[in-house]
Amino acid sequence: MKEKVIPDIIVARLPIYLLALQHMMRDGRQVTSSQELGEKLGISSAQIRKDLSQFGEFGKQGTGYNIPYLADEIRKILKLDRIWDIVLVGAGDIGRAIAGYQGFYDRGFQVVMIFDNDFEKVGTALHSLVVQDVTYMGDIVRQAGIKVAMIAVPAAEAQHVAEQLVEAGVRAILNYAPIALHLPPEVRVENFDPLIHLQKMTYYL
Amino acid sequence: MKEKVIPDIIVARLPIYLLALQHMMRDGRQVTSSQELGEKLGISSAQIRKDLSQFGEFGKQGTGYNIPYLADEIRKILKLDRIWDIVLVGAGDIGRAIAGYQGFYDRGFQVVMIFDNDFEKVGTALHSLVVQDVTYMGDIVRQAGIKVAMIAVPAAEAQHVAEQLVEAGVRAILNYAPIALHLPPEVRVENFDPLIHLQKMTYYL
DNA sequence: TAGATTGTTAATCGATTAACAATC
DNA sequence: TAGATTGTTAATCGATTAACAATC
Repeated sequence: MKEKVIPDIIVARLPIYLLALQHMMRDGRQVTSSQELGEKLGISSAQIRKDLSQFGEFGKQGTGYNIPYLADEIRKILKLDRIWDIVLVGAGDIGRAIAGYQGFYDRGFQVVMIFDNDFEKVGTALHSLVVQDVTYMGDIVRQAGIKVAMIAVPAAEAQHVAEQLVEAGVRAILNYAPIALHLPPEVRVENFDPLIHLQKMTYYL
Repeated sequence: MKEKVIPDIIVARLPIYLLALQHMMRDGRQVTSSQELGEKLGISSAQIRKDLSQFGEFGKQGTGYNIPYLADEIRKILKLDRIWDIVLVGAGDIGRAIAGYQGFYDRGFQVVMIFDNDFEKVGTALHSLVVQDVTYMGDIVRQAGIKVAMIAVPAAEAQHVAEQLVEAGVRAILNYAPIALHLPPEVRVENFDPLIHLQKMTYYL
């Protein structure tokens, strides 16, 4: 039995749909349509229906989609029907902001450990977590079975840190360092660099 | 005379090329090829050549591309041959991290003012800038002629803040709030939400 | 000259949209 | 029933890749 391969670009839109559905839920809404969702997101209704149809039939003709139900289904598809533990590497400005960010848990994640290589920072508290020595990161991460990491270290150190994480069993990395990581293809990497986004907007100014 | 319209997706790759070229420059490299660049970035050499050819002829057969020259040309294309002033709205954890980030200037930007609506924060210093009252934001931003903004306020306030910025002349917004903004089409918006990226990786775990 | 690599064309591949039968 | 909206097919549109003549 062959699992149908879903294009990356479709998977990448699901979190956006989910976020919009969650906003609607907070507004007390019960049902929506592909058209309404599309207007909110600047995506055609046909595309939304086609994307969702890759994973099943979640709507009802004439009515649309039940919002809490569709949100639940998308969470299941994305494996967000659980809380993923995250290891954060880097306790500088960015690391501190990440550690203090309150929005993870509601959307399926929690930062459970922080590492740094700076002796000044190791042992200090960062928003309820104690910064640990990166020397011992590999064993601790493997032991904890953590699969998701965020890297917030200087560009020069990011590749090395990423390799250690992969070696320790991490399979998804959100990389804040402005550098392209080279990792085995089974490891997912997303680059998260504000400058890249700013730089692509100035073209149009 | 009609300007050729360049697809968004090509413009979006230029900052990535530029970043790789800057890394090569720091390593003292003088020339590269579309193939080498492609390997570093996980992009086909044909695509890199085709992308660049939209804007001119920057390479030399048999040799490749002169790195500092190509970097300069890409900077010109993206209008990064100057420093863009940025207004930052929101002085919470994220705003503080942004204000403290050292990497803007080298890549064409600088945060020149910060606003918040919290009386406790207004008047306090944040990495060499004083937090100003958001009440007066419109006039100050318009006066300064600022075209680029970063929004790091709670989701519920982001739309309102964005509208004020647009009204004040801002034409490019990097939005850290997890919500889709609705703005006139001439305003560029990039959403910058770590959860969206994390959520699209868990599908593959 | 021989080898390397560009810029570009044509072919392929994949994603988006339009349209509509099915049906709630 | 009449109106609305889904899921899906076929058509369109756009992006990527392969290949190669030009040329450094």
